[in-house]
Amino acid sequence: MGLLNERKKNILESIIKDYVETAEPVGSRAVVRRHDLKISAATVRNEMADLEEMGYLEQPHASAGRIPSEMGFRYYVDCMMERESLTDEEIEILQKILMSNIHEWDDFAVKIGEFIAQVTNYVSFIIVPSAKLTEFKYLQIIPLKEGKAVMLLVTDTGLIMHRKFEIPELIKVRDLERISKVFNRVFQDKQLKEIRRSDLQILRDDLKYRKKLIEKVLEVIDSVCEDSGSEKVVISGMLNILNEPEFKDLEKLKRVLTLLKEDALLKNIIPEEIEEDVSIKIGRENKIEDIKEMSLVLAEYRTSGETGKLGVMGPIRMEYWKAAGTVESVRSIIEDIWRIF
Amino acid sequence: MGLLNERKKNILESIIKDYVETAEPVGSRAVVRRHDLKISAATVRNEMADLEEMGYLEQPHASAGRIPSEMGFRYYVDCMMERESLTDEEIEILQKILMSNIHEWDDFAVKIGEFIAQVTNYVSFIIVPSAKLTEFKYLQIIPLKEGKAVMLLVTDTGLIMHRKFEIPELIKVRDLERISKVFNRVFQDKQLKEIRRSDLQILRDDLKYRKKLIEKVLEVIDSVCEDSGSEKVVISGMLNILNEPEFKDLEKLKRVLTLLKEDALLKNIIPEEIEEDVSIKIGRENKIEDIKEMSLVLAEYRTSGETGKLGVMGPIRMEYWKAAGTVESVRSIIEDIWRIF
DNA sequence: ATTAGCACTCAATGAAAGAGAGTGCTAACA
DNA sequence: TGTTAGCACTCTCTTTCATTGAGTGCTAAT
Repeated sequence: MGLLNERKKNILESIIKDYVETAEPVGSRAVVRRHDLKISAATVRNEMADLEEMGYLEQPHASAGRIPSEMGFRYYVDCMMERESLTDEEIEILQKILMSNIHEWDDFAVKIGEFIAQVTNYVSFIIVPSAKLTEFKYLQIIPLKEGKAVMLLVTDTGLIMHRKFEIPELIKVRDLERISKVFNRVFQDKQLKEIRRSDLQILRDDLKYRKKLIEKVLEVIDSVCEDSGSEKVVISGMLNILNEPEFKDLEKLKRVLTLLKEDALLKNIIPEEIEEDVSIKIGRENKIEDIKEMSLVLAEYRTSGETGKLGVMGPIRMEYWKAAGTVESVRSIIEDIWRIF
Repeated sequence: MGLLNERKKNILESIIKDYVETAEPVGSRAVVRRHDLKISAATVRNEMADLEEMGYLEQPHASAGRIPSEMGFRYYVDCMMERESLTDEEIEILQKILMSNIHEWDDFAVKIGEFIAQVTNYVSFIIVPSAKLTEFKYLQIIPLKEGKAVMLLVTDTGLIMHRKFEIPELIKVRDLERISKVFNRVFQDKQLKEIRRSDLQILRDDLKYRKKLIEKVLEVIDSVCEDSGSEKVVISGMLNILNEPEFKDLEKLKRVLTLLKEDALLKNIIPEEIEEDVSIKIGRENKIEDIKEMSLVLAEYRTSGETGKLGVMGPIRMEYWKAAGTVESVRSIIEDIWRIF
């Protein structure tokens, strides 16, 4: 891995830091000045020519400075980079956010996403896993007026699903209560996804006389489970990419923003598998055509059985050190919160 | 009102239509060609000079065509415009959307907002009113594991609020049931906002032995009401403004998008009062500095007691006829849906 | 191996010229 | 008196061309 000698590494790093900051090609003079090495610009030029031949740098045109290639960034990320964690101030900001009035897990995701977007200045996203595997805890059917009722379904983790539906026949409150009771007795502490498979005979026997209503209730359970069964994607800081000079081109901007707006499309761009603790995808390493000019920094978090993802998206010219450090820190924070929650 | 003679009106309309379509100043030749009147370009030029003097047109520079002034648009909107309702295809699209699996009122708002954005190509927003005034219907406290419980609160309209909270002491399931029962008996069919004011004596007498728990429950009711008590704003089609040539300027774009991103800011731009059935605010008629280059088309909808708003935001060079027609149609559709819902 | 020096390259900048669209005015016409 | 054709004039937009300057690659000296 460490194919490059110390000097080449220094030069590569210097160019990367400069380029990330300014978005301009970096010349040999700039390298010596910034890094004040005791070597001359001419020497740097020679090394830069080498680095270009090796593929780590490239030249927009003959008389410009160099910019790091994707391969150059890759080398830096793999062999040289140190992650830069959250600063104390940032942690303090986060603390405040977490202390505020948040009651739903989803709201946490939103807040944390905003936090990531704020500290990195990139687009953040958090995938909240589906809640398929929790246990059935409680069911209640509550009559409203005008032949309508609402069905509540509570799982042991405190997830609450509900749905309004029409009561198919004239039914007394006592009946609804009775049905609720039976459901509760039969399904108490069962896995939710087992419910439909499990033997419905008991119900049939017990409630034969209200067959239609039971069908309806099962249908509603079905639909409610389906809804909560899909993972959610939370995006924040989409407008941050407006600040990146590479998006002065309106067409490019539109392409990327459109991609981010469509949940369906968005899920595609996030790779299924995350190899390392923090996985970095640079430019064309991404499979989707429209983000071949962007980079992703992602991690996976685990919450009692389910796994979700979080990460940021920015230009290839990205502060990978900050992004990776932030994503890593927040990952563990999410896992902590989940434990308490 | 009808200050302008027929010919001037025709010319004004022609210029508006052309300018809205092309975003370019309109010349005298273009007017005759498009509108094929039997008058010559020179005549039109004279009329245009008049219209400019009257303030209905303006000239970006001496040798360019004319563009309608805000006053010109205002005149057109007030005295000449006919609203253009949804087409049959559009209504069909909407039908499909409304038939799909939607269970929550909020989801409807989102879908309808997307629809408006789609047919107008502007930014749409819908303000969903708070649900303060509904009646308490049902309360249930459901124990989960580890000293936690979830409180459910159902209103007669089927609105369901819930909150997880920690049970302050070791409490048996029976106790929770008992407390729920008492709450239900006492508050059945009361206005939600009366609950805290109403005489809590009954509770105290009945449940003296669980004072701490009751305090907690009241606190949760409080917090849950507060949450649902604020109106929500749903925005769609934000990216549509990327297509408007007036936003080729990145800075302007950023200002407006930022405004739209911040819910808090967004509420400010929507005027409190809506004078007519469909109210149109053109450019500087808007109070907020940042949208002085935009126009709003708004309406109010009524749903059993509460009123919400909906509308679109576009450039001053806007298809007011389409926007107004759409907003008007959708307003009545919303009111219909609400009735069924 | 490193460095100074220098010719060369190429994008970016800005001035100048030309094209094109549209106006305003004048004079003729109905 | 209202309308129209004609024409000079204005102003932007585009193209062209020269200039500038940053930065390189190469060569020769250290």
